[in-house]
Amino acid sequence: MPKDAATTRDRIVAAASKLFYGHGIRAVSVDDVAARAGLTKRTLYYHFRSKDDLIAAYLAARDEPTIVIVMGWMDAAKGTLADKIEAVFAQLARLGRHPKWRGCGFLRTAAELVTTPGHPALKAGAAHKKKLEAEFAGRFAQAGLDAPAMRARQVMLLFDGAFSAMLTHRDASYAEAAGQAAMELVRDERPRAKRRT
Amino acid sequence: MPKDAATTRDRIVAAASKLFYGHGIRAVSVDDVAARAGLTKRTLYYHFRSKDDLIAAYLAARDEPTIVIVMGWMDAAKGTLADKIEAVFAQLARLGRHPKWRGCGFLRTAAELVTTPGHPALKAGAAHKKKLEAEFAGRFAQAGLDAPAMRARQVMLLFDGAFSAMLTHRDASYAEAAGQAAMELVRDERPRAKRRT
DNA sequence: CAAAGTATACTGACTAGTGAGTGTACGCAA
DNA sequence: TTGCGTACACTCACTAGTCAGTATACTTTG
Repeated sequence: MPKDAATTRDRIVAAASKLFYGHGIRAVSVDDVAARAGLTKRTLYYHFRSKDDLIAAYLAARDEPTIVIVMGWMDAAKGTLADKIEAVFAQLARLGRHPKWRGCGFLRTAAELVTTPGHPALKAGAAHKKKLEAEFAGRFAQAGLDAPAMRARQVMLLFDGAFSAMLTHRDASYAEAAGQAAMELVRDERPRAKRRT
Repeated sequence: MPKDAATTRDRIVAAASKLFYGHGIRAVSVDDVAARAGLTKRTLYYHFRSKDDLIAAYLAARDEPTIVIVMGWMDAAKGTLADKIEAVFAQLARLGRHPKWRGCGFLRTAAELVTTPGHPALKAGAAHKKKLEAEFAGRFAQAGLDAPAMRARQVMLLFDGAFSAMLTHRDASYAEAAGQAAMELVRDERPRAKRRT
């Protein structure tokens, strides 16, 4: 493997990431990506078979880092499980206030590509969300929360709902409202809750 | 006003609705819409100034009917407030299982058009979600629920989260999970809840 | 009441530009 | 001297929007 191959490929993915996330998949042309990466389209096509491949690579590159960030928020927060969950949503709100924030790249890509069911980028997006849910579930179980899998799913629903609402209203306080709801669901002292992990 | 003007315009909007919802805004050309409406592109441009106008008309036409449907689900359901909310999410799940279901048109349009901040379609989408939230809040208040506005917002977050998760995973059971969470938030017997409507 | 004028609703053919993807040639390292 | 990585120049399909003109129906006027 030539030493610069990975570098060039990575430079292309980085350029694609910036542009796809910032402007949307369909709004960005392969020429745009190549130009931003500082090379010609032909070179890009040497490293990627098609635009679809590039889209998949864009999401694949986002998967792990995103999970590390979100779980980092949670693990860094002090206090009870509810406090930690509130912190996650508070951080999400902080992100949402950044001028360059454009929602969740996975969700937006899913919205753009609904009509191409088998698309690898869609699979990558679904896998990513499942992984995040599993990370929550693991931590909930460890904390001894009742029905950790169910709670993790509900928190994920609020998480994605917060993304959608922040994007729709351009108002980060929705993430905080979602955080309050998530805290209550995770508090584990509600009358209906049954024991058993 | 000539008697057929409204009919043709409506036919165009109906065609746009089918195509924009089914395939996405950018994936559908003005020619596609015209062809499906059974007229030429030039005629379409006689009725709409631009594609952006057409997109806005598509969402405007979806606003009221959608609200009527969702609130119809709620009002038709028997039982407590929690039962009614559960019914809403159950109906959403039912919708999500339909093969032609492609998520929430408002959310998907918002995702596609993030980069054009002033777009009328985005305003229409935000207004629609706010209206739906207000309808929930009104019913929650009438039922005597604590903090109805906050609960309505949380239910909306779960609603949008359900849309996103169903789209991502192509699994309608996420709506049911969201419904369970919404029920708990609306049950009004949790220890932390303070009185006052 | 008939002729002329005017607004409405529509069309086929076009422009100017952009899209993804390719054929081929050139430089350079092993 | 082979083959990897890169570039220029190209194809062909498609896209939003426009030009110039037509058919029909309603309104005005002599």
